[in-house]
Amino acid sequence: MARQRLTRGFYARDSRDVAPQLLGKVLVAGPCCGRIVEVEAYAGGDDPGSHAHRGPTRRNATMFGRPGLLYVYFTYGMHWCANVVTGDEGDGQAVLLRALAPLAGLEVMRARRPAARADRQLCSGPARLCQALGITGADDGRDLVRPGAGGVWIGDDGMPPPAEPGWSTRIGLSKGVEHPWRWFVPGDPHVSR
DNA sequence: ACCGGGATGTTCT
DNA sequence: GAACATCCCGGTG
Repeated sequence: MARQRLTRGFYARDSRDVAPQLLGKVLVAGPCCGRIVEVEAYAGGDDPGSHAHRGPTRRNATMFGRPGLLYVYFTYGMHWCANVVTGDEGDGQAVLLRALAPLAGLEVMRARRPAARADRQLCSGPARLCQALGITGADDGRDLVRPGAGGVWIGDDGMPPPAEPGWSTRIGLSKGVEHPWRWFVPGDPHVSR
């Protein structure tokens, strides 16, 4: 089946609805792509674990934009992480992409991630997948629905999301830890941790 | 296998 | 000055 780009309507819902539906979809970045196997939902201002919790700032401005935008942020002094904006403009909702199963461009990924000792570690973490796919702050604010040249986008190749996705609380947070808003493909070896 | 610590810099209190 | 949606490496068992 041909790969079809997701439309804005796909993203224009609550992040906790969109997140599990993204499992099985394909993230494309130039010559590299991978199947999404792990995600986390970040809700709007009422979610204390979300960057949106304290309202718009220069850093999180993209989060409050249109659904279907790519929100990329810098953390721990060296890592980039990629999210998809969901909901309505102004909500500040997003889904963090946490792990991919690499599908194409493996040679490029290996060159970008010399620390990966096995292919299963190429994209098994939010910062790892950005490194492997070459996603940086320069990609913040990209429109995944209507990408420009050198496109980053998300497609559907017919793989359905798991009927019963695995779930847990979110990883690495100090606030909002109680919400079970992480989803993953059960048994997939590329899921982080 | 598990555990501890260092890297590194932007953002916000 | 502290926190941070992380990762990697080197120790020990």
